Amino acid sequence: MSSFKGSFNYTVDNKGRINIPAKMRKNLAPEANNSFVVTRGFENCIFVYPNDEWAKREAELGKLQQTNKDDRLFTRLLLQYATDVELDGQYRIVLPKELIQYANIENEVFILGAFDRIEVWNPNEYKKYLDSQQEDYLTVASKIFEKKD
Amino acid sequence: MSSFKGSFNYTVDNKGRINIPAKMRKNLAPEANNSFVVTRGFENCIFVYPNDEWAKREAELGKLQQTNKDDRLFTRLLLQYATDVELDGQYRIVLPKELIQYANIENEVFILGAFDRIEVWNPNEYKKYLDSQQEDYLTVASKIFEKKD
DNA sequence: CCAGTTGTGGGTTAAAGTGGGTAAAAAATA
DNA sequence: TATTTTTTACCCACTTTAACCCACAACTGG
Repeated sequence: MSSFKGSFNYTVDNKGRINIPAKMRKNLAPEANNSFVVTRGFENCIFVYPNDEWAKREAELGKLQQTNKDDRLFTRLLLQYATDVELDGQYRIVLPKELIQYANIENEVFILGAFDRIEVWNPNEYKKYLDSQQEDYLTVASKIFEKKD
Repeated sequence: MSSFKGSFNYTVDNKGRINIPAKMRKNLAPEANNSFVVTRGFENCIFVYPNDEWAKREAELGKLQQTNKDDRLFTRLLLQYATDVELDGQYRIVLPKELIQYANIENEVFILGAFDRIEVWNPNEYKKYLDSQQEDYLTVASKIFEKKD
């Protein structure tokens, strides 16, 4: 199973390519096969799922009933922004233009390892996001790790 | 098994042809044999099933009770507009005129990968469809991306 | 200090997307 | 049935885009 951590400031070239940090490549499951699915994330960032992790999400879709109106909507919304990408010879992926636009990305990106996915942010958007949250790391951490019996 | 994702804005030429996006062609099962069945979709769009997936739909129809009134109607509606089409040398298919009319398609189409099928929409009709729904991407995505243990 | 890796840039070429012509096939008409 | 008209299949051609390759400086680890 792939699992990512850490954060990196990288560049996007004029072809929309970003390098996948070496430290993250080392955490790629072999089943991912150097392939990813990129899609819209929450809060103006791009989600990058290695293939093995995306397959789990897609399995959920397979359970849906396509004769059901809501299930069709579900399928459409989720898949509309999803795109297959592969590492090139230099371990880069190409970010689709619509997603670059959605995430408001220009020349630089903030790449964040978020457990089963990689997130790609405009560095400023990430700062703004943090600022917009009232709580700081300690407060959040104590909530999450609070003992429940 | 064929499986489609992503969305694309393409053109329809005056012969009613549309290109099947390269990214979707790559997800075509070899059993599909570059052949499709196009038919009326739900919500003013055209459904394009690769042959292997259409076979499954037909199998489902076979299970219906043809002595049941609703089942007969459903069978007829689905089959009435169903047409075999094949990729030409430039990887295009011809959309039947009745379906183009049904989906209200003119010069441009919005092509959507929807798991087991490809959907062809008038771009504006798709926008209208999304607007008419209560749920948005974030709501749906949070359900699918949710951890299940 | 050196060798291999990492991050970045860019050029070339094949593929992708689009448009249209022509001849065979099908349909319509006489 | 013969002839005309329409439709459809199959080429060919052009423009743009993206895949693939090569290159190189900076960095890292032994």
